[in-house]
Amino acid sequence: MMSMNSKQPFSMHPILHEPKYTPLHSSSEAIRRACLPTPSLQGNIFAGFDETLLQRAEALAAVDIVAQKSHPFKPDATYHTMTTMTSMACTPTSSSGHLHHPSVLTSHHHPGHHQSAQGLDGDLLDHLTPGLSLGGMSGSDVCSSASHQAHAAHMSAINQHMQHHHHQQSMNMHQHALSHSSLGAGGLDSEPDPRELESFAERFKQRRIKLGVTQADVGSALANLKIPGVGCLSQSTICRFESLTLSHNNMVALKPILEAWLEEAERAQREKMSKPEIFNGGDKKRKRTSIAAPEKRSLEAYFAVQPRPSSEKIAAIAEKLDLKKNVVRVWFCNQRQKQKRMKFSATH
DNA sequence: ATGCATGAGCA
DNA sequence: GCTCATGCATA
Repeated sequence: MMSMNSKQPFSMHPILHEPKYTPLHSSSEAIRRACLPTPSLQGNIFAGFDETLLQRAEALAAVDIVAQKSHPFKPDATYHTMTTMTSMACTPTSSSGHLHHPSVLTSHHHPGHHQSAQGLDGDLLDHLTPGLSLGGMSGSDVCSSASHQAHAAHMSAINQHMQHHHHQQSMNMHQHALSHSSLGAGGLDSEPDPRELESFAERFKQRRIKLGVTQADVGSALANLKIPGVGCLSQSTICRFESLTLSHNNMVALKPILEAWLEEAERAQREKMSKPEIFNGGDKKRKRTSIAAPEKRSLEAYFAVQPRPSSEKIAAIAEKLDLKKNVVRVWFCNQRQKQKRMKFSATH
């Protein structure tokens, strides 16, 4: 078939769940999978009783299954939708390389503190059933990254710009009062007020819809703004912005950009002009690993005990769950990231 | 709307 | 190898 996943009118889902974020206390979907606290277990026992813990974690996970609803999971399906990549056309509107922009990259990172030295030899690796999980490649993942490198440049610019701002936000990043008063709320990011971000996100969404523009449209249209260091963004990001499921820093960084777009879009509409953000992506497909529910529960159980497993432990877990190590590693990374998402961690 | 993935920069 | 921003693919 013709691949037409390039850009589709993502309207709003009519009857799906609408994650209504409450002004100062969101607890809809972010919390639902924000991993269980289990404070007393964290970080010590794991050092010695690896296997025991792993098993216990799994046991916990297993018990958890009963209490849950049945999930139509698929058995470790890693579908590789490799298709003929006729054209590349990576990121929309990126006719050239106008996205790159060194900008202000004052690197200022955080200390990557590691956990206790977990000595996981190979006990729990005795015998497991090697599934498939890979079709012909091994070692690294099978994803094609043809297009990623293209946009990697511009995103890193923004990325680093934000990273140097706050370093090491350990779950409770900011603590500033809401008593703002003087802020350059115009083109400069200077006031990381979560309250303001929240209202803006909502306003943005509303006005965007009013303009009859989809999230995807916004994303691709951003490049037309010709803002230095700013290319286009994906529907995902726009969506996450609107739903506040981005890190605080990310929200702060994106706000002025989207604000600029909004003004421009509304201005354009006034003069009955339509932005020709036409583009077309080719058909480069990336496979998306699908971790089955049982495995996912195990992972969550592990995560509750040790959010930052060592490489060896990751390998062990991967073996046990019959997943690729990289998949497991990424899963943990993503899990940690989720914990830090605005809706959940930001102390509104 | 969200799950899994990439990649830059840093430690 | 981690964090972080961000994207493709998919439910």
